[in-house]
Amino acid sequence: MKIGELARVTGANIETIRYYERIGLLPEPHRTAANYRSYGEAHRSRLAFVRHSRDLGFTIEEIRSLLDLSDHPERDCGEADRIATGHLEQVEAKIAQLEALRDELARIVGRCRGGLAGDCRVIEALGDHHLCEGAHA
Amino acid sequence: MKIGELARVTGANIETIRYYERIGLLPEPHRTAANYRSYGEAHRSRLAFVRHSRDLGFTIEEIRSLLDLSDHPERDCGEADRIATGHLEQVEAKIAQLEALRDELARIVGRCRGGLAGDCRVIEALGDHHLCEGAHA
DNA sequence: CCTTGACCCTGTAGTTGCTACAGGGTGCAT
DNA sequence: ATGCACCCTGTAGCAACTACAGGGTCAAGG
Repeated sequence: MKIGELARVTGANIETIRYYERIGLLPEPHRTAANYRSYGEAHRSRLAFVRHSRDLGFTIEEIRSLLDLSDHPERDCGEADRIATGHLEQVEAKIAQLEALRDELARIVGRCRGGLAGDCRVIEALGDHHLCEGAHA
Repeated sequence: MKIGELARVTGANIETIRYYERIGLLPEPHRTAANYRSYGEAHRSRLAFVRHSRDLGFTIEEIRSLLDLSDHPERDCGEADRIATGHLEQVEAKIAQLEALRDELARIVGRCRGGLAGDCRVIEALGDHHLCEGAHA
């Protein structure tokens, strides 16, 4: 498989694949005589692992650790669970933060009754801090 | 007010204040004889507006438009409302995406029963795409 | 008078996770 | 031989900061 095909089957961008290789997330593949990268099934599945993890919001460093575990099946699984659980907590925190933010935004948007910017409640609310207490993360 | 005090009263970072000035979000303040920045109430309230908007997740460009409106009270308020409403929609979309992600993560985390990485359901789930269909944004 | 420490200045480089070129080579079909 | 699609390397850009390095200023204490 050349890089273009790998990109097609995994849904990743060609530039992204080369980027992952550069930062050491994917191993350097063999090269053809013309110096083209040549991938096999192992590369495909590793890249799928990475893409899936990224879709789930894991950072590159977290993925590095997860890949490391996946490369050493004899190690303890606890680390993987810790990473995933920690990430889940972060996602939950982010959701809570965004919900607070949404509520405050909704309150601000609801105030606008059109008219001139000078009388605009939206702009007023953004300037006046006391209208929005308690809504910060 | 020198920059340090402005930072204290607004909760912004000193470097961030200089950054906002550099990108034209805050006007250049007067300088003392020693070339120190010297701020007044107008600066304080403009920076508060920016910080509050950032806390609400508006981008710098959105804030630029909002500030522009705030500087021209004779304009129509509709633009401010459009920006805020659009942003609210984005926040809601992001929440929905994170909720889907949280559900999938929770499903993966719940599978780990400890043991060796080789048997780890977490790692397995990250690699096997078909275990997680329908959970992508 | 001198030094110490807190504050300020400019300018540049780093962060995260890519993405987008520029400038060139390869391989196959017409 | 000449398109054209594809590949290569290397560098620069994005958002929104943050973190220095290397220097200047100012008031207080010894």
